[in-house]
Amino acid sequence: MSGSNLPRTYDAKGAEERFYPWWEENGFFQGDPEGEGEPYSIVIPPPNVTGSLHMGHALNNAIQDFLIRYKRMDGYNAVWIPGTDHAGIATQWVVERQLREQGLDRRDMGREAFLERVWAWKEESGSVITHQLRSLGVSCDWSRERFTMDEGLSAAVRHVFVKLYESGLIYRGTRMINWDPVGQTVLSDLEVEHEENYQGEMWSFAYPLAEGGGEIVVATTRPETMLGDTAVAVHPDDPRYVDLVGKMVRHPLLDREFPIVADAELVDPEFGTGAVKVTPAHDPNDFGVGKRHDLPFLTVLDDQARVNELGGRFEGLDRYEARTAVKEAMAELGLDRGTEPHLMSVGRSQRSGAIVEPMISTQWFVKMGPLAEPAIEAVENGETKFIPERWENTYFAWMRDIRDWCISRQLWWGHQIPAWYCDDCDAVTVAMEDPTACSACGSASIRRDEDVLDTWFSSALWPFSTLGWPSNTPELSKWYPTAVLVTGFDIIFFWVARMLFSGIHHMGGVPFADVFIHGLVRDTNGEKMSKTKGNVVDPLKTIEAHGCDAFRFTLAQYATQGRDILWDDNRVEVNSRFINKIWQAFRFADMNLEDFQPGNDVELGAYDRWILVRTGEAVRRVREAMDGHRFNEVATEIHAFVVGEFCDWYIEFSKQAIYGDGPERGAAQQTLVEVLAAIARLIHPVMPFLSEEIWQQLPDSAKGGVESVMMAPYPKASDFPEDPELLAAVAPVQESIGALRKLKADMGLAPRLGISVLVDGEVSTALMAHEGALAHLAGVERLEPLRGEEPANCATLPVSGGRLVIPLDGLVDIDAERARLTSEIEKTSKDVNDLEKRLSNEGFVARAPAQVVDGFRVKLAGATEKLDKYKAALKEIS
RNA sequence: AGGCAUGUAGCUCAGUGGGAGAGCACCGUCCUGACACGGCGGGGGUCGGCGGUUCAAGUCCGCCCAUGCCUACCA
Repeated sequence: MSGSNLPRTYDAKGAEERFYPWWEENGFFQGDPEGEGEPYSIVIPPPNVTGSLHMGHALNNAIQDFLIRYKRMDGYNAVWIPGTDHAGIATQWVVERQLREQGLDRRDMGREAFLERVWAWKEESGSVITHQLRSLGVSCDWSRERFTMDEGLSAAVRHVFVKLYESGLIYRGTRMINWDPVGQTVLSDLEVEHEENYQGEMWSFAYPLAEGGGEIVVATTRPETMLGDTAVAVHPDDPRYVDLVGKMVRHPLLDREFPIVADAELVDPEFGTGAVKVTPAHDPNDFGVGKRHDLPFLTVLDDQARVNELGGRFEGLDRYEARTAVKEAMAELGLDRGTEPHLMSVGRSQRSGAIVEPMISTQWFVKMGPLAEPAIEAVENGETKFIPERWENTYFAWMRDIRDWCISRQLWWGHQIPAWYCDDCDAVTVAMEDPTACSACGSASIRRDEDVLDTWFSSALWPFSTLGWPSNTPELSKWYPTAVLVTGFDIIFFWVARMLFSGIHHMGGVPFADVFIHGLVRDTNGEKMSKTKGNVVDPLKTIEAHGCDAFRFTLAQYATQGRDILWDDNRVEVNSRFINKIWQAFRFADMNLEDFQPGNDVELGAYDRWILVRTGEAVRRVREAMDGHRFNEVATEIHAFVVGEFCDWYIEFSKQAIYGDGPERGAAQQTLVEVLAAIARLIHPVMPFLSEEIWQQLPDSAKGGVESVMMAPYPKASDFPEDPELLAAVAPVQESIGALRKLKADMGLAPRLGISVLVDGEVSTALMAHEGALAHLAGVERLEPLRGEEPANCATLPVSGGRLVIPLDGLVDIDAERARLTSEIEKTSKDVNDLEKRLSNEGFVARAPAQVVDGFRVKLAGATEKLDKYKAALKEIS
């Protein structure tokens, strides 16, 4: 009589394969800058073009998809711009490694051939990650996909460089920089990772005084740098060294002499001997000393950190070989004053892992002061808000103490710096179009700067370069500024801060209203996932095994604001069962709809109206959570509503009507369809595929002619009725069913055992009206009002506004009921005592809000009534 | 050294001054016409510690302990 053609278990993979291409081909992801609605735009944090999808991407992009799908359904003019990053160092590194495996070196190939090779690799692997992203179900507008090195974005980069150069915000300067001797490029401060508790050594040695007859002992963690020493510094007030200041020491390994200087800034007289060796060209502090005392800056290491010609007989040694050799040589001279183990911190290249060498070098810099200031103000005055807010402190701390940004890199893959040097007059020409002559002297003998820009230089422009800037496009005027940037805390400095000052400077306003910062995905033990540790969870494998929606729902559950995630893949499997449960609920409706006649003006039953009221409440809670970006709460509310209200109660209630053939059947059908249509839309941002599958199978009447759920309006609480009285009327039914089920469990009775129930008290009338539900859900075979004396051997269940009396003859020993009542009395007494104690507190009654006090009085009344009923029942059977 | 965060059930975590919650795990029970990938019922907590504010503190304040992260030029 009823049936369904739907599969018995939900086919997640089938839905994914059918709907994603359908959505994309029909242009459902595409934004229209000329279209209706308030703008809501997001730009994707562009993944490395040759990278592959990991859990961090999955979390990041799932969150963006939750938001964009929600807003799109809610009537906004929504667009999500995808794209990829050329990832300068990372990509060049990968290709160089490929070359090395073939015995090739990029220097032998030359720049042009090498770049061809990188482009080929980009073409080969560049679509991998964007296709992996599609497996996540993300609704990016792929027709607007961009790449940081495509024509338009390269033009934006060049435009910015020229503009900043002309206004003096980009300059070329000679500074102490971080040098990666393995990658052989300069790095910004951010690309240096500090490793604490590195086990090093503190080596002390003596510099002999040039005049003879004395020495001064200094200590260092880097013996090889003594080859570049050009001073010894002491504190000006240190009595031990007052007489030595101004005297010369002799370099025992090189034919040089240099002075002892007094420097209060560098030297702490309490530390060590109070005398410090000074290497102005290989230490950031000593660099300052060199400037202050006008010392020579002797660079003694080459770009591979090998000792150069200034190192005398140590020339050609690598810095660590030189370290040993210098110590040995000094020991032979009797100048070694001992070595002690020393814990220190070292800076390593983020990419190569090499210990970074401080070097003096001429590089390009962005002058940060004037750019940082308005970017700080914008966050201070709330134009851009961080969520959670505490990240603003991190942002402020860095921005207020910011140093100029070194933007040149000695790489080939990237945006080549548009600067030309003149052989004849040394002038620099920076121009939008490639120049043929020096802008100063007109000489045709000009050479282009070989270096490229830091990858983050182009990323900084992403929120407007992807919208067509510097052209004045419709996209730019509609979608800039973007609504929200979703990213991890690890790139607040690298990227978020730089987008902020870039947007403000070039566009005249912040690039995004909100910055949503999520945590890191770690393994079950809280360890960072890494290939070397072998604890990486592959999101694609998880999706393959359990389905995209289960995976996304799990991400939503985990996405508590600001906390790292300890990923347990098992949860995805658990959630796939929840997905299937929603499917089963839909199947229940579907297999009972063959005679459904939509549009009939059926009168809804109490349970129908009840679930509609409940649905409205759930919609309100889900919306609130979504608006607050509390995705874990979104997941919780969806689960609580679908399982706890719709499945556990409404579907069970509705069976009485559905299995009959009266008009209530039509009303239940109508309600099932309506609620399922709401559920499909409600869950869509998190579970796009299941929701579409349900939507496609629902009767047309429920869909308002909308062909895809992703284009349907997100449910509003106001679509549903409010009815507190109805909720109050159904509550005792649920309470009674619960109490009867528990009684059976406590007494060891079979759950489906038919029982008789006598109802007593003011609630009787209400319960008598729900006889069917009590029969169906609690096995009540006979329900009637208690008249006169209650029979002997009964169990008593207090419920709000009355009690249920269940004759136990032939069911269970009366002792069991006596024990049960005694236990309940004990519990309830404690409850009553606690409440009485609270209410007898005069301060509480006098000072707490009346509403709160009344609330507790009602609870006390209820508990007391319950206690009295238990006591009376016990007395009755004793 | 400074800063930020975290500490709640066996595990992972919600919790917005008003009687401590969820999922998983655990125990008991039921294959009832959506779902055993399930239903029903249950046990389990000194909310890291000490003090303070308040009628009332997991929640606000202070100190301490533990853990994690970020920033920093300590020879």
